[in-house]
Amino acid sequence: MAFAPLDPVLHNQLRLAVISLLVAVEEGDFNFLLEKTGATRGNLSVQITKLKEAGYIVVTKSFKDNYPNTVCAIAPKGLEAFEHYVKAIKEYLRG
Amino acid sequence: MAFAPLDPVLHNQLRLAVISLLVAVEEGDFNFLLEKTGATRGNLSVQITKLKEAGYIVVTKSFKDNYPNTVCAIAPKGLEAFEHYVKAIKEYLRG
DNA sequence: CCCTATTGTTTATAGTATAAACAAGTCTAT
DNA sequence: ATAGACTTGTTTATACTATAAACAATAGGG
Repeated sequence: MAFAPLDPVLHNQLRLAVISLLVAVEEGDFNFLLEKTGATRGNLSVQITKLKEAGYIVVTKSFKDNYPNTVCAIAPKGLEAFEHYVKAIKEYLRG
Repeated sequence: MAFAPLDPVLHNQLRLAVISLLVAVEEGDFNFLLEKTGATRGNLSVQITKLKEAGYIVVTKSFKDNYPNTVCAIAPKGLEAFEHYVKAIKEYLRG
């Protein structure tokens, strides 16, 4: 096969955007990700859960100014997966 | 929004692989794509149809050595879409 | 002829993506 | 203190998608 398989967890627009952001900033809360990605809250919530279940991010729930606050941080496994994904998809982009 | 939307036609592993190949070689037949992508025939058939319906490739059916032969070629719209996809996803890959 | 191989298509099903509906609590004004 | 609007996120309903198994149609070999 001429193409490496693409990690199905990362081969999704919103999840890839979230990981991309977290790789850059180390950690960001729900509203940060919401604004940067332009997603709906529902979709973002689902995809954060999937990334957490995959062990790609660490999610910490607390309160900030009395409101719930969900902070996401990249996990080592997530960084590794991202780097692998970047390598893999670049094979597809040469054309 | 910090991320450009990704063309849903191309944001699929097999379709992206097919377009990537066709951009490189101009045209290739069903078995060529089958071998290079490692896909099943059923899946390849479906995705070729979708790429054709999107106007991204041109499909020419004929016979070769008495067997049916399906040749796929990149269409201008497909090349354009591919180039746009490459630009768009690169935003996601910086991290 | 019958059996296997070739080349593809159709279809059944499981999985995925997404937004709408919901939930739980907070603030503000009266 | 209560109504009503806002904040933050979750659950769920549904439409969409991806994939392989089943199917079809013809060709070649013994």
